[in-house]
Amino acid sequence: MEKKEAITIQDIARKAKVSPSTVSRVLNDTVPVASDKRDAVLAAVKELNYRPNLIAQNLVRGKSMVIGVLTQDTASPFYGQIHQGIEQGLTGSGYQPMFVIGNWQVSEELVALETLMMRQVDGIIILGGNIPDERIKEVATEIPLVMTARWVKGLEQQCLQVDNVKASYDATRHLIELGHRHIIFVMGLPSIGDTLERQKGYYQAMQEVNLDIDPQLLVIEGNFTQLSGLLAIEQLLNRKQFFSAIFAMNDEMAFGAMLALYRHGLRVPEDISLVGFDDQDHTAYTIPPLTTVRYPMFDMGFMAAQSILKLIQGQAINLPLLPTQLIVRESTMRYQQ
Amino acid sequence: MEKKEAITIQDIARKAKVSPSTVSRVLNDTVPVASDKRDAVLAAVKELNYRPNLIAQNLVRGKSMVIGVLTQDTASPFYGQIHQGIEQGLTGSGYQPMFVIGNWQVSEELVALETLMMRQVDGIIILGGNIPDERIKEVATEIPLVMTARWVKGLEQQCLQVDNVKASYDATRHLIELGHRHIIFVMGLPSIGDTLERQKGYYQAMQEVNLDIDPQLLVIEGNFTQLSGLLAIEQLLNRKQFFSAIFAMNDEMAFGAMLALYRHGLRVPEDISLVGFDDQDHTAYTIPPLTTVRYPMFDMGFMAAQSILKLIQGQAINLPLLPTQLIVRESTMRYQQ
DNA sequence: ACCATATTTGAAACCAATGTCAATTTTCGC
DNA sequence: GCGAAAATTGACATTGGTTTCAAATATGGT
Repeated sequence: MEKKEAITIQDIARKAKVSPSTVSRVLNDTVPVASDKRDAVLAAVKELNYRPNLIAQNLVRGKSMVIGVLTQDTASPFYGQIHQGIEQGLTGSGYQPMFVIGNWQVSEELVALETLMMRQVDGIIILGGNIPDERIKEVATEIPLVMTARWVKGLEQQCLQVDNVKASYDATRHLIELGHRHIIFVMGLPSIGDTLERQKGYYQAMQEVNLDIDPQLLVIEGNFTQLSGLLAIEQLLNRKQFFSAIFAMNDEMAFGAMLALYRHGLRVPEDISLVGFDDQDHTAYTIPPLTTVRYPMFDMGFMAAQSILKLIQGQAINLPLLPTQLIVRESTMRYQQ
Repeated sequence: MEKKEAITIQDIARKAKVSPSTVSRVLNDTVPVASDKRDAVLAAVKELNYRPNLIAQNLVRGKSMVIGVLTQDTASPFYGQIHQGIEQGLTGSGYQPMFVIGNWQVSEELVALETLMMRQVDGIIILGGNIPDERIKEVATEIPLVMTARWVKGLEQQCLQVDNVKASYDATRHLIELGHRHIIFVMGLPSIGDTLERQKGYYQAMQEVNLDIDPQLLVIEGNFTQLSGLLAIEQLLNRKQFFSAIFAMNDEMAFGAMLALYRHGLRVPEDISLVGFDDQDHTAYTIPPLTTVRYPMFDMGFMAAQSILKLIQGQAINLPLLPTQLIVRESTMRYQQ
């Protein structure tokens, strides 16, 4: 609270009767220093409780030791897991993440990104968002950059991806194998990258078996929130659409769907089978526990972090397609009748 | 990726044929500058795509424009909401939050805190954690600091709090008014600040009516995870303990409890009433929707942010006791015989 | 016009560190 | 014990900005 004068390397030098250069040398252990002076410096450091000023260090070294993370939402468990992965992927490296938030608004994302650049971050990780591809490409020429949950043509090497089509195909296929034919797909906003790919996987699986049903009729749109899932199913039920299973594009919408079914006296899975997507923390504890697709959020963050570090060190990176996995729990069962 | 030479204020000065001082002046608008030179500077800035180096700026100004946030967990929705609040409370101020993670480990928390200090953050917000009070007090003498979800004697002015006792009393009281007398309290780790207070509120309410029942027998311990809630109830059920209601200290444990009850064929609320704590995003979408206590996570973050800004500006702060609210949904009902 | 005052401008110091370079000291071979 | 090579050390420039101070220029009153 008080404005105590910060102690600098000068103070240490004076106290230890050496030059600032020498202090720097013992602190960074760059060049051997006579042990008596070394001890004097260390003693002075301890006594004055000296703490190097990273800002000055960063200025002279030309690095900030910060990795900027342009994200969209800190409160969602989905992004939270990615953040966790990033954080862990960075521990021990000396780099700190700095999270800036875009809220899915291009304008906000642009200023957030600009903030990172001004702070001279040493690398940038972009998570989703709506910022124009062009801008990303520009930035990528200036600074190491990787992104996840997003795909930019021309920067394929720097996009960390999941095989959404296959993941979605697998989930749909699971329902088909249980005998379901009228499977509702609750999609998300088409502007978000993953949506179209997951829709594609759904169509693929459906078209393999449902030659006489038009799957287009079974697709309804939500905006990723629980409420939108609930509303979508309500609407379906009200117009007496027939279906025996639901595949929601994320867990939240599946939760909403679950509540809508409950409100209408429909049981999961006896009456309707339900599959989610993401495998959020909570899915194992819904009633009944939800069958879903495990999306490797933590791993994505972790790998993004490790990759950016490699890029900074000038190493080449080779981003794998991260695997998803269908987790069968208790919200799906064989179609009855 | 490439190491393009960054352009500095010198480059602008040269291009605009003025001195660096003048460039600084037009950029910061501190002193009027003749309009022709001004235009020349602005033109050069635009043409060279100049971006001020915040590190240099911070060094000379002696501020980092960063608020350090020592938190414990980025992935939990509970902390996520607080982070969101902090982020929003800081927007427009020019300050950025920097989150560092302690994982509830004192050693990690200490280094995380040290990192913040070395980075010369202008203020610190501490969220929970196990760092010794003494250390917090030391830091508080050096730098503006506020904390939430934590209480340090001697720094009461800087602790943003919720009336846990009352919140917990209210929740218990709600069950009592519904006729319940054997109410299980699922507590969290006693090392975490809130735990004891909430336990106190529970006892208070219980002792008002249950003069013949020893509420101590009804308290079981969890560690805040869903699994621990599940296990606790399993155990209870296995030893045939009688109860008609459960009050869990956080929503996660309530979710776990819910599943345990479901596994044993017990219905909520017909057989057992259940109350959670926090009002996480998800609680409105459990089956049935969960009665819980709304904990103002976002507001806490927001207010913490605003307060730290005030402290930095040398203003006094007066932290209110934030209100909680019982949200009655569908997991509680009148005790049936 | 002329001088006093006000405004604009640039040179130079400064922020807190690092690292180059040259001077000084130490080590070591003979 | 002496000279050359090696090791240690300090002075100083540097990083990219801001700000003080004084010089240069512009303004205004008479």
